[in-house]
Amino acid sequence: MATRQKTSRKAAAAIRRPRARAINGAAHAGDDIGLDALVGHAGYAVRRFQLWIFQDFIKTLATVDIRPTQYSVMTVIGANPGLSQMAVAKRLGIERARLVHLLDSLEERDLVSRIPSATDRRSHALHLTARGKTALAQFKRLAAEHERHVADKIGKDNRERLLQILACFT
Amino acid sequence: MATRQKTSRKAAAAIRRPRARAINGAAHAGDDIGLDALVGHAGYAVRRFQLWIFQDFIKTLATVDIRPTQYSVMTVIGANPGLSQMAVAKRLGIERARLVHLLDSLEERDLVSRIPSATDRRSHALHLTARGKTALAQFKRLAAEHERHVADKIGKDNRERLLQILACFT
DNA sequence: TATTGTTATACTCTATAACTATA
DNA sequence: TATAGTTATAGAGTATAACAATA
Repeated sequence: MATRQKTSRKAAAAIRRPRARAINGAAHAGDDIGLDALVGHAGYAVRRFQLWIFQDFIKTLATVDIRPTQYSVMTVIGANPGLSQMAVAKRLGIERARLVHLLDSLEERDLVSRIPSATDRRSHALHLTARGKTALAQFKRLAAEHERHVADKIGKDNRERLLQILACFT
Repeated sequence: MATRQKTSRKAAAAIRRPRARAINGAAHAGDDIGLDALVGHAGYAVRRFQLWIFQDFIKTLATVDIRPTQYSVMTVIGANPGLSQMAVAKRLGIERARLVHLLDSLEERDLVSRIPSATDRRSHALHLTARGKTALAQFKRLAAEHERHVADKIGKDNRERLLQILACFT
């Protein structure tokens, strides 16, 4: 029902005007809803694309329970062992406060380990565990499978073009 | 400091091994951090791009205090007056539960109004208020300015290509 | 029974601020 | 004083489930 408890000024006004049908506009069957100015906005298209791509990534890696951000953190640590949390956070554009929780969960799963830095006692050197290295290899195979889904969806050549266009943001 | 209250199994193990420096790996000055497999992932590039584009949108429309989702909702209602909440939610890929709060805030600002549908007493017909129509015109001008920032960032032609490639997601 | 709008909950993510132990 | 890691909080956003009124 359309009942609203904290009835706003506008809704109240509308209730007092039940013969509003005349200005209600067309009924819109379902497919004829135009996007108007949104069609020309890169941000709108990118948002819709990212929703699709993240959902496919999560689904494709559901068996190993790894999400895009966790994958990116493990990949960067794997390729650059010994990085500090600040370095990883800056490189990936993640808040350092958020990285704390991400690493907590990866460490609980014995995929990543924080090793006290011998040169700076404030910081941790991040490493994949032995188990983490093996797991990451599997994650990469699944991520490559996801990437093939992307190519199937937008076309192989378009995927290449997209990567080139957006290379300046990596 | 690297103190952790709920010291995990791994962290505890690391503390017992303070001579870990030998396996700490290179020090990584700051720019030489490789992304490894992430370079080939469309999802990673898209995520970084969307962060940039949303931040620019929010900044460019900060004076009018309108965020991307609010803009998309107003634009669709403006182009299709009388739509139900379900229709807007479906068209934009927003959860209908979330749209409730989005409309609450837009209605409180007298930009949108919920009018009881005369044909289906469960649903609301959504309309821009007079104030909303005027405001949306201004929002569109600012959004176009934001879109020029995008073109400046990735190139005019690349922006066109991007819109073509992602047209299937709108 | 199914749908619309609503409320509520939980979890992810972004953005801050503040605290501590170090540098 | 500045920095690294941590904790906490607030708000956006996603994903659900449940409920009342209505179809």
